[in-house]
Amino acid sequence: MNPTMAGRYQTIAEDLRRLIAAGNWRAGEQLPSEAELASQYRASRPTLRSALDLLQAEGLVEKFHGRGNFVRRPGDRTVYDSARHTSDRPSAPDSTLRVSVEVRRAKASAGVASLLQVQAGSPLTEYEYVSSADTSVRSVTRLYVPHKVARLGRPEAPLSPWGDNVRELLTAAGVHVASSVERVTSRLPSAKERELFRSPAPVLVVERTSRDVTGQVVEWALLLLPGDRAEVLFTTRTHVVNREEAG
Amino acid sequence: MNPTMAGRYQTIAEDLRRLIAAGNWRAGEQLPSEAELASQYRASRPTLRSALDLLQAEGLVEKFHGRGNFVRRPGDRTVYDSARHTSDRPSAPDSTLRVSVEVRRAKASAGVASLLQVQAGSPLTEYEYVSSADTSVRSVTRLYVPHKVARLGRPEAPLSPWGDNVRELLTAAGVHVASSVERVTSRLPSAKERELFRSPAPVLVVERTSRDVTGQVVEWALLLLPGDRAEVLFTTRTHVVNREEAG
DNA sequence: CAGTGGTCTAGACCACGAA
DNA sequence: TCGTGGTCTAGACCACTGT
Repeated sequence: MNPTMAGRYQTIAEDLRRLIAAGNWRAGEQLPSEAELASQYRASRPTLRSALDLLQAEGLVEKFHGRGNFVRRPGDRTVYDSARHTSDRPSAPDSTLRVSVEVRRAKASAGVASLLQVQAGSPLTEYEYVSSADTSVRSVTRLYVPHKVARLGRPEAPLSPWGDNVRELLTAAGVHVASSVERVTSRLPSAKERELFRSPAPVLVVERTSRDVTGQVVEWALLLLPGDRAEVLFTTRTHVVNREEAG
Repeated sequence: MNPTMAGRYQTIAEDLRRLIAAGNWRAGEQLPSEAELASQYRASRPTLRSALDLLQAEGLVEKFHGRGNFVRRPGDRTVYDSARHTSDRPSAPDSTLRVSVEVRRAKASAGVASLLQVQAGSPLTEYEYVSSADTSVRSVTRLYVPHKVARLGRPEAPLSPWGDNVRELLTAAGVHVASSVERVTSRLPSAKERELFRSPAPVLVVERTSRDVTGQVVEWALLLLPGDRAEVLFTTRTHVVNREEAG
């Protein structure tokens, strides 16, 4: 009845959490091997591994096949601040992130076509931004602009991880974004994403659809962020229009 | 090297996914017991359980201790639409959700106090909204309003799961929200939350801080949503101020 | 009570990484 | 090559559910 009633592996996880917090191992340092820890706790290796699974999911421990388990560096969070896209000052680039971009000409697949509200097979430009810090990827942004809207080129450095550069290119091409809808969801990472982010933590997914004043979709972007290393910020300013309602 | 190279449990998971998609079991129907399935796949029970863990995390299967594994009903997503809070029309209540609220007078703990920018121990009103659909909880909203800002009472039905009613009470008390910052993160559920949401899927966390024109925090809210059953929407209208820049 | 999932064991073999 | 984590087995006992 009480969900805090712990199994063996949860007890071990708690103890390891305590030891890590107490500084028994420093950030980046290697833990004893699983066999060693299992023996210390007089538990079987599968049981001990269940405990480590919890710590790994919490972002406390990072596992490397063939090398060992390591205490993770706390590491700052990557922040996706939606307000920056709507303000006129370009986002101050986060200099701790290394950002790369790939540009491809492609034809709209059925899925992307329906999101962009163009016909399947229509030509478009696809951008893929990847940002990294330390040894792990911190964000992946896939961004699509139909040729019907504009034929854009390659963005210039410095690159924002979120595709701000494409916004600038759009503006330069005379295309103005009037509204954006951002949809945020969360799910467990696929095998590829687990490897990319080096973590089994949940993935934050942001889907951004931007339209011009006519309602035409001018950009669709998919952002993938590692949930234990990222956060998403939205700022809403309530429309206060000088009401005469002081009580 | 190829992350799609599958272990035994992943292969089994794929097969079960296929069988479920093909309709071998209907929504809500019970799967064969784990022992039975393990025997069918000539795998050990731990291996088979690893496969079921994947399906459960994906929201395809729901487990009940002592009863069995069941195919989950697809079920609609709960949508938290931030725009509704800033527009003047109150949100159309989602009639499929049952919403309850608890109201407590309390004193600010250290954590809440710093978020509300009041002194620890200050009096405040705490609201806890819980919304449910089917047999599972769909959202938990904890909301705090310092007495320094207003002493509010109990909201009236119909209740919104997101605390819109408290906004209305604030407005009625002459307190106007000028801006809100919403911070979205994701993490694995605690044991309590796993039980509440009946799912090990990630939890979407929304922290909302609302201020009046003077910058004073008038409301702080914490929203917890089951990641496999919820999504968060933000709409941004870009400030277009009649520029003279037509090319 | 019988049947179910939840946990644990003690060992085995494989895949990967570094020397 | 050797030490590491990744996976798997066959069986055991416990906790929960419904009869």
